[in-house]
Amino acid sequence: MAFNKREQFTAAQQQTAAIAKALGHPARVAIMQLLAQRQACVCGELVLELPLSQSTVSQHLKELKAAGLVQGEIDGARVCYCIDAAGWAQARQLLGALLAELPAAPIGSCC
Amino acid sequence: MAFNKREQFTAAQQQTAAIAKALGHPARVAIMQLLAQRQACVCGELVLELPLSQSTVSQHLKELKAAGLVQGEIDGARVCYCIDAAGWAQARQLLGALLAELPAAPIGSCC
DNA sequence: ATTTGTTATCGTAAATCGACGATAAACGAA
DNA sequence: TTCGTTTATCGTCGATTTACGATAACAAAT
Repeated sequence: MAFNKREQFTAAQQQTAAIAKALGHPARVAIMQLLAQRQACVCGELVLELPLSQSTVSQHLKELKAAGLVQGEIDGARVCYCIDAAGWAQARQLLGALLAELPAAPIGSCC
Repeated sequence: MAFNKREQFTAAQQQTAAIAKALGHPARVAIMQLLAQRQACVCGELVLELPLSQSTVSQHLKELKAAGLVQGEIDGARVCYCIDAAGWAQARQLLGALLAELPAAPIGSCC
């Protein structure tokens, strides 16, 4: 963006958007699901499960880590990733709050 | 992206990611909240509430509309936006499913 | 010490995003 | 018709994203 106007929004809005952005790619959704199902944990396993190259997967993991959703522990030569409990708890709270704010049923009849 | 590999993922993963991506900007989170609170509905009102230019707001609305989250009805010279009930219902379902898939508590002790 | 296997990072390229001003389009009112 | 208001679109710019191969970094094994 030319100028970053993000600071004009509330912290909650920025945090919610950051979480949503981190989940805004199918590969990252898939990674989170794989980690939750525990069908994969080590980076190399994730690479096998995903139709992406190793470097690309590594980048997606980096983004998820930056968003606080994922955590990596070095296990010898490999790295074992798992969902970051605290970060995901906050993500749940933020997304849950958004779902609560925007109910399923239409509210009125402005339109 | 150089090559689009999105079609390698499941439809649900792609849809979830698309919803998340649409919500992946503070302005769009704010717009959804404003529409839900019904403090704004007409495009011009949203512009007044947001620290962005009219054209930028219009683009964000376009993205939300493309994601099926928002709906615009022409009301004379102005356009009245509201949350798309069906689209948002699906978004709720997809995000809810993701939250259900990834529980709050850590599942095991891989890491 | 060398090799092998695993992961992160670098460099690169194309595509998309986010923002804006300017302009077009569409409507209501005068 | 003309004017003012409202919204969408166009064109543009720089920043970011997504992807990949190549390479570096590092641990374990030979």
